[in-house]
Amino acid sequence: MKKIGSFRKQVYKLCQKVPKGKVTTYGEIAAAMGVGPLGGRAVGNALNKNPYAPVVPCHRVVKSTGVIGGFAHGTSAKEELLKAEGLPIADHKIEDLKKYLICLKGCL
DNA sequence: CTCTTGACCGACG
DNA sequence: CCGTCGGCCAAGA
Repeated sequence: MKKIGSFRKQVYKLCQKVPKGKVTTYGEIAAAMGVGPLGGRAVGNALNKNPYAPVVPCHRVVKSTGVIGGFAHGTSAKEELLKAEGLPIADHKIEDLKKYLICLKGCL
């Protein structure tokens, strides 16, 4: 018995759990919910429609490859935001992504 | 209920 | 290393 619809809510919640200076991947979020690491699409979809835009720091979420991926405001803006957080960005991707990745599992 | 879309992931060549 | 293909999941029309 699993109620869907709360899926998006979980994503927003997890995004807010991400501290400043750290990042997470769509796959991690999906896995943390138990959706599976391949369900990253649903996560991206949830953030894209992001009704909690200013409430949820979705800019701290990147692809598992370290690439920025996409952003409703523009990938460039996301880059700048992450840079401002103190993350090493290079050519639209994050360096040492693994180093800045946090464990969302257990936070939920 | 069925079809299409999307800020993804992993494997293969 | 880069390009392409298939697979997974949820939301909207």
